[in-house]
Amino acid sequence: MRVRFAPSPTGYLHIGGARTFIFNWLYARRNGGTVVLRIDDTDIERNTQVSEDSIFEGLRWLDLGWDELYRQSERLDLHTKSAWQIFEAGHAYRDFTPMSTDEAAAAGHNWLFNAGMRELSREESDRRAAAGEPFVLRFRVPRGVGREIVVDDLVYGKVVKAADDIEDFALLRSTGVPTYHMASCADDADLRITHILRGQEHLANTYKHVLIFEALGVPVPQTAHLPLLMAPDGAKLSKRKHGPVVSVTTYRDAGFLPHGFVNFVCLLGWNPKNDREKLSRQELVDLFSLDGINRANATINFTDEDPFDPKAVWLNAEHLRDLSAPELARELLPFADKAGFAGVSEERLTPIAPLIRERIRLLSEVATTADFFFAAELPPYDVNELIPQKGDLAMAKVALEKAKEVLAGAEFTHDGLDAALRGGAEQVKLKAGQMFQPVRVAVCGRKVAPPLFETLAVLGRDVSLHRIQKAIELI
RNA sequence: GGCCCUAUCGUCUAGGGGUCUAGGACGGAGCCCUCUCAAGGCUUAAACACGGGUUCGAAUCCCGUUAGGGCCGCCA
Repeated sequence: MRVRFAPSPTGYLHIGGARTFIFNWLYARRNGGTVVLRIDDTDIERNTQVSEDSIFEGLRWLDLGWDELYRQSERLDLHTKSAWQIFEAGHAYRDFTPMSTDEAAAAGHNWLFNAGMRELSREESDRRAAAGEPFVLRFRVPRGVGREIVVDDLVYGKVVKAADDIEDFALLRSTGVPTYHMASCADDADLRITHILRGQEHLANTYKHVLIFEALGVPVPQTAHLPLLMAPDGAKLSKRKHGPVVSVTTYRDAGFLPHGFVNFVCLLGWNPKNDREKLSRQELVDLFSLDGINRANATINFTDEDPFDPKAVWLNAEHLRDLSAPELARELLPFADKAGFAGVSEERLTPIAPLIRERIRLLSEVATTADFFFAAELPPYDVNELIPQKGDLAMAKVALEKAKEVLAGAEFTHDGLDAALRGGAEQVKLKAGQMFQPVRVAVCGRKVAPPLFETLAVLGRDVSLHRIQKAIELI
């Protein structure tokens, strides 16, 4: 089995493309097949190196890999040769109709009104071509013979289209450059692609491809068309309409784990039939089957305020929690760096990772959850934050003075800190919580923070005492 | 406009004639746990687009309507 993913470098890799690639990869891995990555760069007008780079960037981030790589622009000879082979076999003809500048005319089925071109004798066709008259090579779709083209799609089942409803599509442009249909089919045949998994927008093109494969005398690959990804506004997800929210690099930069993203995207239009949603890569491979692919389009649930589907974020958080402290620290490092934390390193992040692991959903949230671990001095906070439940500033002061005292001699471990602070609270007749809260705010600079004892242990005695002293001075 | 595809909670979905007073997940609401916040546990609101058939029986099969989507380029 050989599958292929064939992006055209006309923009960054977007979610839909990523999903197509992931499904291809999964299908191949599940069935011991080969993944071919083919850059469909035949549209010289629109291709850019920047686009190609960003597609590779997105693909590499997914961290799935591929087995073979091809670039269509390097295979033009094959495509051209195949087109002329079809011509020689009588399945294509030269159309000398000048290119229309009128778009409406172009959309109005020019070919129907140029039956004459279809019927041009080979002699006249050759003569006009030899005279240098520009032409486009068109496929001669069988007409008036009741031909029906049947596609047995692995997802949509048997679909049929009358050949009479298919226009005479182009194989070669007037520049001699092969079109997408020609290049794609010639390559699929040459690369011995056995299964084509692609977006449903190509379902209607498949009939043309069947015609090309037949004219080429090669076996028709099996197809599996995937339901499309839609935006909440009801339109097909697109770079142009929906902007960077559809780019996989947006997910990467926001702090998604590659696998968190992969897992989410897999659930769009496919289900493992076992009520489980959080799946490891291996589980995905083991469970993947075309039977689980849905036929209806799937809508990604994002808004202007929140560009990410809540389920994607949740799944990412789930996978985040499976990471060990060192693993999470490694993932966190670039985001901590970007947040401008002073003196960050994997080593310093490692003890912090378990403290924020259950409190972040995206890696980027390290910026707002772990900042106080790296601040030389806490940013200013409202002194009233120090006030404990059912207490006042005076109580806060009592608590902090006591904390300072017991912490000076405490063992900086979870149990040591626990005993010291609870004991201290008892001595000054405070509830444990009334002791904890002022200390928490004193060392973290805010009320919402990771568990106190672990936090103090990471911060260490010197920093903890220093911050508590600062808080006392504030009162 | 022509051809084609699709239609279950807000979103992703299970379901393939009786087990459906329609299941799960996210998100929402509530409760529990608890040193704050999370995480976790429990509970809860929320859907078969509509109309006709077929059948003893339809979310499930058929037809139509409606809605959405795709294709109809010398784009891919």
